[in-house]
Amino acid sequence: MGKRDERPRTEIPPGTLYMLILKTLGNGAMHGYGIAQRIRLLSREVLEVEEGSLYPALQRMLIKGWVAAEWRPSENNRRARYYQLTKAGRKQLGTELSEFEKAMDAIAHVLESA
Amino acid sequence: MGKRDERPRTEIPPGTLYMLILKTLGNGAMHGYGIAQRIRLLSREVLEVEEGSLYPALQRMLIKGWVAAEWRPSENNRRARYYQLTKAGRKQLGTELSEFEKAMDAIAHVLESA
DNA sequence: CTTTTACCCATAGCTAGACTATGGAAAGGT
DNA sequence: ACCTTTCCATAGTCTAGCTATGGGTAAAAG
Repeated sequence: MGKRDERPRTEIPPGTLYMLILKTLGNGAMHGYGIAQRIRLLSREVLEVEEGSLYPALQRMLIKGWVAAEWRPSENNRRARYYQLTKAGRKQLGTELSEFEKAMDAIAHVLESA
Repeated sequence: MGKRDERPRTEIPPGTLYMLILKTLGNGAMHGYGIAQRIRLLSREVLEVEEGSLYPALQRMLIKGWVAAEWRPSENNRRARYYQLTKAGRKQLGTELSEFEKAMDAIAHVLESA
């Protein structure tokens, strides 16, 4: 019964998960688990994408038509569902990136106002 | 019956509103309306804090003890409720700022992975 | 060989928080 | 007389992240 994972985590900033997933899939098709790992790796263990956030997000993205899915075995011989960007997904990525940048710029201006 | 405000707006990124309010109040007590105006001004009209977001947020911040409120007339002779940071609020601001920076750093690493 | 660990998927239910819509009141201009 | 601006606040909706839970398969450890 133990406290495991006592390390202080940083959660995914709300509203950025789609962007992170889309960006990650920009390099080629991946399965869900791999997406989470890659985000964790690239963020140097700072961003932890919980499975309970990831899979529902992927479902929504399927419905929105941003990604397409296909079952096929992973490198390790396990069943895995590979997701890849659709054309709409690629466009959405662009939109999210520019809105994110714009918003961060604006926030920076507020925060810099000593 | 008119469309007004047809200008494309950028909404407040979820999770950043407390930080923006706390930061704004760091310069001294202000009333709600003034907070919204200041954020709008500093962000060069990019961030629009809706009243339906602002006042509920201020209520929550009162409950959390991050701000204290006091009624007194505004510069324009109107009744206004002035909010100011408490000690806890100042501490919270520090926490939010460092977590924000950490998260943005991490996101940047993911986005830079061409 | 049995147990554990890592891999891999997914849903249900909770909750925070930002939005729209709506309501009010009081000051000042035209 | 009206309208705009200033100022406050709540109700109700909805997105989307979380925890908790459940399952299945391959490989490594004991």
